Order: sequence, then C-alpha cells, then structure tokens
Amino acid sequence: MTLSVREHIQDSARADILWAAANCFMEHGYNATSIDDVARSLGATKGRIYHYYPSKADLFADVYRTGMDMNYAAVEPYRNLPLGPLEKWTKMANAHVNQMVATRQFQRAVWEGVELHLRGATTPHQREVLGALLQYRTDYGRIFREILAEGREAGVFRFENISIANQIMFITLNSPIFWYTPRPGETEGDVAAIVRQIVTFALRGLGAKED
Amino acid sequence: MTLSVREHIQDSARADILWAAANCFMEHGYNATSIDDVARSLGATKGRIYHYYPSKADLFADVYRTGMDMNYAAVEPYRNLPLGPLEKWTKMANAHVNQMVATRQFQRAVWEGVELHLRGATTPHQREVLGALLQYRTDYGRIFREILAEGREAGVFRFENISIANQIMFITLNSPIFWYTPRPGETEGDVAAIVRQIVTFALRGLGAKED
DNA sequence: GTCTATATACTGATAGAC
DNA sequence: GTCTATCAGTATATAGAC
Repeated sequence: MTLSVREHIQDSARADILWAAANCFMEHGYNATSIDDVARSLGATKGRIYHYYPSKADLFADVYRTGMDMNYAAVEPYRNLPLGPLEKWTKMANAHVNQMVATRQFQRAVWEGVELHLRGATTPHQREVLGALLQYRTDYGRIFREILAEGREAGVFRFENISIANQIMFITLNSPIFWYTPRPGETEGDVAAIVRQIVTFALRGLGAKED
Repeated sequence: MTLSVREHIQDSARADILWAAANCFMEHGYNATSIDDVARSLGATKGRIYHYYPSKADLFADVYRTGMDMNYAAVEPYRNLPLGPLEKWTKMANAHVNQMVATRQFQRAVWEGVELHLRGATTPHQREVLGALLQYRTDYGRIFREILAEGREAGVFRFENISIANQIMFITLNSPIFWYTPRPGETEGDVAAIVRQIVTFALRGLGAKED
C-alpha cells in the first residue's frame, strides 16, 4: 500500500521516537528510562512523544513488536527452503544471530518485555499487550523448535528435553545482546567471526556431529 | 569465630530481610521493587529495614555479595583437585549450575547487579560498591576461564576466542535463572536431569569430544 | 505538532514516638 | 528494634498555549 506525503512524515516522526526509545531502553532498561529521557535524547520534550504514543507502556510495546518483526523478516527467506534440518537450522541461526547484533536496541526490549510479562505487569491493558507480544515471540520460537524436533528424529541433533534444548539454544544465540558492543574500527569480518563462534557453540551444544 | 546470642538474633533478623529482599528483587527487579514491598513481604514496615541497611542500594549489594559468596563456596571443593581440565570443568560446572537453581533469588540479583553497573549506576557510592562486586564476579569467572585455557591447550576444548567462549559458556550455565521454576512434586532426579542437560550442552558447545 | 505548565502518585530516606 | 508520620524528589500523564 502507498502512503501519502503526510503519512510518510508522520511515520518518520514516529520512527525517530521509536529508535530513540529503543536506545534508551537498551541503555537503562524500561523502569529506569523516563519519558523525559527519551524526549531529551531527541532534543525535544515529552509533549512530542505523547502526541504519537498514548503511554510509556505502548511506546515500549512498539519497540518490542518492531524487534520481533525484524526477527521474522530475518529468518523468513530460509523458512520454506527445501533443506535438511541441519542446513536449515544453520542458515536460520546465522540470520537470527546477525539480527541480534545488528538491532541490539530492539532485541534487548524483546528480552525485557518477556521478563516484564513473566514478572506480572501492573495494569490489565499492559498485561494484555505484553501477553499478545509474548505469543508472537513464542510462535517465533516454535519455528526453531520444529526444526529441532525434525533434526532429532533425523539423528542430527541429540538432547533429552526439547523445551530445555530450545531455551538453552535461544539464550546462547541471543547472548550477544548482553555482551557485544561494536568497537571502533571493527570490520564486517570481525563481526562475522563472532557470529560464527556463537552459532558453532549452539550447533555443538545441540549435539550435532561435525566435520 | 563464635557469636553471642545477641549477635545471632541480629544476624537472623538481618538474614530475614536479606532473603525477603532477594525474593522481591527476583520477582520484580531492582527498580520495580520498593523498600515498602520488601517490608510488606515481611509483614513489617520500612523502619525495620532501615535499621539494618542504610539504603536500598546497600541492601541490594548485600544480596548480590551473598550470591557470589554462595558460588565461590559451591566450586571451592573442586578448585584445587588434581584433575585434568575436562574432569575439573565438569565437576565445577555441575556445582555452579546446581547453585544457580538452588539459589535463584540471589543469582538473579548477581545478574542484575552486573547489568546495573554496566548501565552506569547513579551515585558515586553506588558505582563504587557495584564496581567492587563486579570485580568479585570477574575473579570468579577467571577461575573457569583458566580451565578453558588449559583445556584448549590440552586439546580437549575447541573454540576461537576465549573471552567469547567464556561469555557464552556462562550464559548457558546461568540460563536456568531465567526459565527454571520449581514445580510441585518435582523430584531431586528431575532437577538433576535438567542440570545434566545444561552441563552437557555447554560441554559440547565448548568443543569437547565425547564418549 | 510541539512546548510549558501542572495535577497526581509513588518512592527513598529521615525524625521521632513507643 | 520497630512503627508512624512526613519531606523531598521524581515520574507518568494531562491541559492548554502557541
């Protein structure tokens, strides 16, 4: 669908807020980030933010949702390829980890959003929104889980409990959101090496036989 | 050293607060937990807490420190055993993961304490305290790191970058603090199976050759 | 569409009664 | 040693000027 010029401007104004919020939430977390902080990082005041978002919770939810959209988009090209589980898993895991390092701000919000829901968000509306997003995230996890099941059946993966295997696998693949920060002068090859090491660790962890 | 009856009572009063705080911090995180929350969970008011702890930050730091003390205590029996790196790593990793599930409340605070420091705690005193604890936690990590180095040299572990390997390994071993919750009727064997699966995943992830 | 008040609520911390 | 009362600071969210 096409957007009018006015809608484009609106969208870019919203996008500015979204990215600023994502960065603030990454740096200080949901609770420690005030709407004033987000506004200040834009060189604005909170009137601007409340014009586009009805509440802090809704702003956060939009960051969360955008992060998940990015994840789906990253793995989509490989989902329905006619490949064996090992090869498909490797391609998707690679795309997933690359997405983790490329869009850390949003992925941190995804992580924290899951936490906030588990910990029981306060208002009913907040719980409803976070619950829907958690479902969105669970569905994404299920894509990998099915490949794990296939892989185990085919004898390429080895693990006891598939739910636990999926949990550990995701924490491994998501881990750079906690310890990776881009360094000045870092090359694409440097990042690729980090991603490769993570994927290899997870692949071996899942009991895949190598070489 | 021996304690007088009075000191024992003091200690147990402090310990009650410590455990209540650990549970609150686990359930809602540092920022979302108020001193009133901790007091309420004790059936008391905040006067009681401020009698033992000068500030919320200090209370949190005590939970953090206790968690790290527990970790050191768990791996201490194996640290200086005359074993090869693979066997020593396995024993220590097992002790570590068991500690993660047994003292989740405190381990969550350790995790969040590291985050809070990285994100830049506000007051100078707070940064100082968290900085010292981060060093304590880094030293603990170094114990495992040295075994990884030994193991790689001996050819039992395979990985590119040792810092990254250590990061991923710890996130894997720590992961149950995020997804494990004890179920009613759960046996010791059930827990042992979970711990085993985590340790196995990490062991394989580190490139250890098996069987 | 963005800013400047301002209402309202909550939290960390202190002072003083008991 | 614990409680009640209270202060000061800060946060979300709203109302209305421009």
